[in-house]
Amino acid sequence: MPADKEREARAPEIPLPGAAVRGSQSGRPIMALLDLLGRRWALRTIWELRDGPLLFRALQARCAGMSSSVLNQRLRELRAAGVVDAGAGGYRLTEDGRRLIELFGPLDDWAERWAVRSRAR
Amino acid sequence: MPADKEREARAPEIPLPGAAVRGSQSGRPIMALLDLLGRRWALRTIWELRDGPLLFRALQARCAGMSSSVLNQRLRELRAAGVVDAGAGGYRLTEDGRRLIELFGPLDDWAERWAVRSRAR
DNA sequence: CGTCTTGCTTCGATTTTCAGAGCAACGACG
DNA sequence: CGTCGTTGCTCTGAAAATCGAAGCAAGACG
Repeated sequence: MPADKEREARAPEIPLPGAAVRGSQSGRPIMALLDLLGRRWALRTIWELRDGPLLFRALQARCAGMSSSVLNQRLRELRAAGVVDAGAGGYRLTEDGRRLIELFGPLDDWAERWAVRSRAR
Repeated sequence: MPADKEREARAPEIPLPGAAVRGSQSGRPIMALLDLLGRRWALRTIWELRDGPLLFRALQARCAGMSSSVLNQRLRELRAAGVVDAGAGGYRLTEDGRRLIELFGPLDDWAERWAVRSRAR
């Protein structure tokens, strides 16, 4: 009956706490979070917003090579998750988002030491 | 010259500190780390190893739905990065890996509160 | 009006991931 | 020895995510 096949299969599901996500039916929040953050550019996007709001194209420029379609998709997910929001100055971390990125702060230190250790190997 | 086109393009590059990675030529360690962790199942894999070593198939079972090929690929990357190693008891976090996952500990708390806040929206 | 810049969409091409079958190596058992 | 069962892992075709680049509507500016 469908004259044309539904071509709407576009939107990948947005992982939210309480919902089933990739690899976990449990609905445990951490699983949704790991799914959300484990998508390409997701971590990077948040990371780039840590110092303040950025306009769409500025944010894209920071992540050289990220296509606008994916950036838009990630932003949509992060907004749905309440980690990022859009306002006058562009995109920025929400209160929650800022709390989240703070947890990642030490990551930078770890990475620096990682570099040293890697060189030693 | 190439009689046949090199069909060996299979192995995606493994992000390591000091090397250029997706979206960053800088070689800054944090960029390599974000690339490494921003691949599907990477975070999840580390997460599942936090409580002790797991055999390949056990690890796969924990991440219901992850294909063995991808698991193998992620493990290869994480081993190259020195975050995971393989031994008698299976795969386990290295000293570095344990330090890394510790940074993610608070993530669980954040996710729990995230769930509460989401419900409130 | 013309020209910028903005956020964002669309589309074909490429890369990554999936799902599952399958294989060699090993240990246990009889 | 032969036959299981399990292991880590590879292979393959198909589906999904991502890329890359062009393009569009809306707003600001002159």
